[in-house]
Amino acid sequence: MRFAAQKGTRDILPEDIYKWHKLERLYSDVCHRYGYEEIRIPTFEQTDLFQRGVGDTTDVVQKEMYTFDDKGGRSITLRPEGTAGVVRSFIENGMGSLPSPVRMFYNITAFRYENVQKGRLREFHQFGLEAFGSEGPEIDAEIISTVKLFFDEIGLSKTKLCINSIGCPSCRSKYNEVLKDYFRPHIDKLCEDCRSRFEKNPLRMIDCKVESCGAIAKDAPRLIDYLCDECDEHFAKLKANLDLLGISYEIDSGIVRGLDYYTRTVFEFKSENVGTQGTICGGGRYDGLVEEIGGQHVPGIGYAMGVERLLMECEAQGIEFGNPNNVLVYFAAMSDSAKALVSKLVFDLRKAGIGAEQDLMNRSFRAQMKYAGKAKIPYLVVIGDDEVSSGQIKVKRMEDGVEEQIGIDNLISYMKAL
RNA sequence: GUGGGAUUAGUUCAGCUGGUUAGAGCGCUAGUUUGUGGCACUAGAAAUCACGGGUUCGAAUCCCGUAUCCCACCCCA
Repeated sequence: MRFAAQKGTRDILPEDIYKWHKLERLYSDVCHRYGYEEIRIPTFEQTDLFQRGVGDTTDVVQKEMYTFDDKGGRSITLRPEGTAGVVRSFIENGMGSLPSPVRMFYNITAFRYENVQKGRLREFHQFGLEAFGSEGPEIDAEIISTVKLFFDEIGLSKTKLCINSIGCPSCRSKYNEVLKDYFRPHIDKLCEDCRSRFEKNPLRMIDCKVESCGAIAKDAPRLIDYLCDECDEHFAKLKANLDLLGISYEIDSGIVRGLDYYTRTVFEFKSENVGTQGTICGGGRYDGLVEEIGGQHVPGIGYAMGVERLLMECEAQGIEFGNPNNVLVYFAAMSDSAKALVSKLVFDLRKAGIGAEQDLMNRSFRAQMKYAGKAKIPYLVVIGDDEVSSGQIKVKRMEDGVEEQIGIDNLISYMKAL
């Protein structure tokens, strides 16, 4: 094998594509019902956008970006996520003057230079959406409900919604001091990463996976207990709205999110079937992001879900996608004159919107039959010299062998009615 | 960046402690006397045994390196 797909990339093969089509259709349908319209953004942006948007201190920016200089010497990065690009587009296209909230969904590939494992690729797909201009918390609950509805319509159950609030910059800076006070006596027992987090991003010490750090972090004060009055009320209303919609959730004060732009509401939909990558969908509110990227102060909220992970979850739960058979009828030809008629009939049917196939391999009659059977084409028509001269053909339903005789002139209307 | 396991036809795998032309199932192609399929039977195509070195009279088999895949740490979708 000379060439192989690059590490962390994969082909989506014809035999699987119907699953993707179904999910894509369903997701855009759900979004449309909520008043979201699709946006398509470029695959790459200038590197600064992600440094500013996603955050300089995040792993995604520090070690996982596909960054290169183009021939004009510009630093370019393949998008590692969708939000930054959508926000850039929102600002660049003056969408702030549109009636609020401005709502957009997307279906993108994203790129992260990571070590590959179950549920984690270097090129992967995300469905997601962003809403600008509303402070919430009603819209927070609403976008969570889009995920819930989408999952329900796929037939997915057993996914767990976890929510948390990480507050606004003011309650967070207060909390950071509280956290530092808590960790300070233990600082020499912390791992190297945590010691640098202590200054740069204390919040991240909480979900450190190093055992010794985790033991210390376990009893750390929780941000959720230090929210300012406004943030506290916002979170309470979010919960009330979720209750109202009948969406069950768990409060998980450990959800911190690894992207810097989040404020207040953060949430994840988790599963146990995606390896240790349990998060199928993650998102939250980012009230400071538009400003950070150079726009006016516009609150925003959004999420992204990993389509590969979603598909894994579907498979684990035994969801049936129902592979549609696009070809309805196969024509087997027994002679050269029959072949000519078959070619014409097949084209006529295709023009009429009906899937039809004929032999393209110069197969014997018997082999043509075999092919039709293996291809599981639901109907069969045999054309020989008799049919050519009489203009009468038999349409056979392969499932039970029942045949019906019709005139060639009625073929299209007959097939359409099946 | 760090560990563990793996890599043999399109695919799933077998190949014992190194020994003559590397096997099987499924799939594919054709045929089983050209008017009815999936089954069955027969035949065929298809593998520089991941790549590069080394040990040996001899390597798919042992050793080293590289790549890739799977799993995990980290982090995330």
